[in-house]
Amino acid sequence: MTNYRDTLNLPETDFSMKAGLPRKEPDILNFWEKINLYKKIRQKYKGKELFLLHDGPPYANGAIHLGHSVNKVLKDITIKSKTLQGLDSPFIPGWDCHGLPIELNVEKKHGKNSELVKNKESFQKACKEYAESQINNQLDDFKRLGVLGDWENSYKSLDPKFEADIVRSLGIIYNEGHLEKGEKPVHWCQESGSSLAEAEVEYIDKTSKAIDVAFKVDPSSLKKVKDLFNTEDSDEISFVIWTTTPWTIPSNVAVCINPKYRYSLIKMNNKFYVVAFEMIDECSKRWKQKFDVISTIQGKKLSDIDLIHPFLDRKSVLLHGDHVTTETGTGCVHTAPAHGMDDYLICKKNNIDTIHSLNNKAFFKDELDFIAGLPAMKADPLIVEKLQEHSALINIEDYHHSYPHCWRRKTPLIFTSTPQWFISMKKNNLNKDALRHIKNVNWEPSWGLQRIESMLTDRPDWCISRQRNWGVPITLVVHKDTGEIHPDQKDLFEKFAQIIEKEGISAWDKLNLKDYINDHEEYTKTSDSLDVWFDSGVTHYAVSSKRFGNNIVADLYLEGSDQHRGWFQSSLLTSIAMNNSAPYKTVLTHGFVVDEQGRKQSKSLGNVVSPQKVWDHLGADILRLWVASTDFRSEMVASDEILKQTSDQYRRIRNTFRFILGNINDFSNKDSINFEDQIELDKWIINEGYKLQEQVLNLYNNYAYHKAVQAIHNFCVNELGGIYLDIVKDRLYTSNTDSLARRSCQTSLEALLNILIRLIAPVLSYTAEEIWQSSSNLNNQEESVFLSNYFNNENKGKLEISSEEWQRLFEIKDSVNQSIEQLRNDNKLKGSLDAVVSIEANNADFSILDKLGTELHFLFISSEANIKKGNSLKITITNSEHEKCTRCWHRDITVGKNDLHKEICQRCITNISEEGEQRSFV
RNA sequence: GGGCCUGUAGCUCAGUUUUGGUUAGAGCGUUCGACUGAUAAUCGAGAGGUCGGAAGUUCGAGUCUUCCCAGGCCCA
Repeated sequence: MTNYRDTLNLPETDFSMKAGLPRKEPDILNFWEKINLYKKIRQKYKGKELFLLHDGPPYANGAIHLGHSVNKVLKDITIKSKTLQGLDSPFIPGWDCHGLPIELNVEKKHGKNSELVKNKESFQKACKEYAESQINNQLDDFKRLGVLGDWENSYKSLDPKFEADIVRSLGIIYNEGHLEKGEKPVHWCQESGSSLAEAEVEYIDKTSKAIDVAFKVDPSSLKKVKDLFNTEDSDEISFVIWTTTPWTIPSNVAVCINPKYRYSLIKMNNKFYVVAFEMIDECSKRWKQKFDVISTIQGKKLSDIDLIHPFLDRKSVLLHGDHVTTETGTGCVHTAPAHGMDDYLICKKNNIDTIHSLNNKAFFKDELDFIAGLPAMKADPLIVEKLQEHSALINIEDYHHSYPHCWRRKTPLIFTSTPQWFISMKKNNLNKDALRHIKNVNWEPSWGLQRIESMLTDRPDWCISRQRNWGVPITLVVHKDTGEIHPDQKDLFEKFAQIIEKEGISAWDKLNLKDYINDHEEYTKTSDSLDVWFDSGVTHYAVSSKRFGNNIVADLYLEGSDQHRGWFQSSLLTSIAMNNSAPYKTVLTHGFVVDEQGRKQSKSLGNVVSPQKVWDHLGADILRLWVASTDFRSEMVASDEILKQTSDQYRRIRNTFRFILGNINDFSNKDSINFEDQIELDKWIINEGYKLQEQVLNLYNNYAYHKAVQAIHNFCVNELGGIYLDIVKDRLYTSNTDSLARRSCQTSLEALLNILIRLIAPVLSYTAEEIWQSSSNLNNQEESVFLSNYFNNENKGKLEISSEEWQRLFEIKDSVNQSIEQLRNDNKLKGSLDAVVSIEANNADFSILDKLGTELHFLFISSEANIKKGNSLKITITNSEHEKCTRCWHRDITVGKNDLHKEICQRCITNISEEGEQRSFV
């Protein structure tokens, strides 16, 4: 008895079923670094069409989280799919390195009052070292994700060259006439003595003292008010305001009413007050008082009226403002231009000067003796006392509201006016230009336009001043008395940039103006540093333009949807201010990572998925596959269960490759069969493969990565697993090793391998490289899969059986399967190879089925199949009466007929001892 | 509180705009079965959805309108 198993061509490969990604990936990463893959790609694509994805810099602080991973992986998939399509797609990763969070960490590390922290130069040096250490940590993690980029030449906003370019950018913006000195109320953190950017403000619930305060009508206006309200018996009338910030009362200069509302004169405890008619009930409730309404008039009639400050010898003007609402309060709004944006704007409009009760560190000035030297909020109780003394306090109560806090210290902020430098939205039409330019940008998803539009429309001037130490200095030289900018400022920017480029930002503090200007004694250097959003905002200049040519417009910016307010806007505004063009052609945004309940990931909820853990336990490719298979345009759900599901999806793809590799290990170019000579089914699958490629590349180019992954996976499952690979096993295993039947199939398998590996490479980068290196059919082409390109379909030869006909055949195969299943359920049949399939078919179906001739049963993986004409499709399954061939497992009449080979069928005998069977279709 | 967005099988996603139209699809998982020559794999079959909720427009709504609920981003 011969062991016929040895005569089969069974699959064999070193490519393991078990992935072992956490162990293998670091080696593959080393390989990429060893061969200097990024550089080789750059050399290969030099001069090709450029696709520039400009990296938005993460902040150089803390370990990377899942959100970072999502962002960088999406960028990497984009870059790699473009590269494989033959475009020159460089990727220069970057970091945002200045700013308060780093300062705070360094303060914490060395002690707030340490010599190191107190000395600006040593502090800056420590901040730089800290930021660099953070970058190194993040860099290793980004690389571990499999992100390919120019890590050796990444950009960092702390590089002196970069810092100098920031100064140059500010110079250009100054030259273009967008810079403006101003004084506006800003969020101010009293503890750090610094103003905060919007992005650094966090809203937290707080309990404040809400007070109702009476502002008496000035005697000069009393008669007018009495006449308007048509009353005689009131010798004193007060307007009542409501505020949650008692400490701002000393800075009050006005009270605003809305001219559209009606206002009522009310009598309470024999005193007369004015509040909005609509607020009467609410006031009565809040004050727990009953009162009479004397009369009600339209707000617009109340004009040219002066009030008196409750305890200071100062007038407070009654103003009209549309910003006054009747949501809370009294309909009369306390107005202190030093401490509110609306207040500031309305006073500016009415030419009312700002009163500063606070000094430049936000402590009360000496002139208010009862609160002198107190930090703003500490004065609240004393002011309340003062109001009581002057009988101006009507009510006080606790008020719970969401209130701005410092994002780092979690302490309540105040809103206070300080001298600041601004990039003006109006002065040189920056806002208008921006609104015009965004219409020519492609926003993905399309609602991005609407979003940035609404943000730009109502945005105030951009305050770029920070009173900080770790940041790029605003290198302005101003007159000591007048505050005017030095006439040579335009040239000075470049001179200062040069010294900063050489010595870093501390050069600004050290340099002596006498080396730069003759009239140095009259001038001084400003001490503010730049908002860090400015740093990252000008990367289009400091990175893209410097490396890829002046005024280059990036093809793509790809960040989280929060950046509509942040980097998309800071980049846009600076780019328009400097170049009069948007810095990007397309802006693509992704959502945030949430848990299975759709809630944001947070430490307190305990639902945080750590990317480090994922690549340590499952592999970076699983993380990448999760990113790719999730629709990133809305929230992205991550959890252990979902990652497990992703692993299953991965295994299917991996095993498909394993099967292909195992079946082509004895196949090389010389064995390849010309398309026209191939078996029909093999032609079909090659065409399907190229259809898939076309579809997937389209999806890649539309940033629909989840659809691309789904298409690839479905192809592995349906076309390959369910149809082609299952059918073709018979031919691969049992036919003659070097027969056309087998080589034709291997030709198709190799083509599929070449197609599929390139399609998955942007997503499953590590696995693709592992496959590439483990197959001589692949690695003899290029050193790495990422140095290869997508193939074009050149196999458009003649087909005996069209794609549509195959589709019909597979439908019939499905019906056959169902029929076989019925017999199986009745225990009448075990496997499909025990079956004889008899089909009655209409003319159309018959003619298709008939094309396959004697090979029809291979389609059904049955031992026999016969057809006859009928009216409709009718399938009958019967048991084969023949013996089972121990070699090919088909039941056939010829088994046992040959004396030399009693256990096998004639087909197998032909295949092992003669030239082999002939196949044409299946 | 405001602007923008999301909500379809247990899970990941199609389908929703231009065009409202027969029993709402796929893959994973699950159940049952087969194979033991892709074997911690593979093949076959089945179950699983009042399309977040309510009301409305319409002969007809996952798809259009309004309101509500849950969640996300940004802002106040």
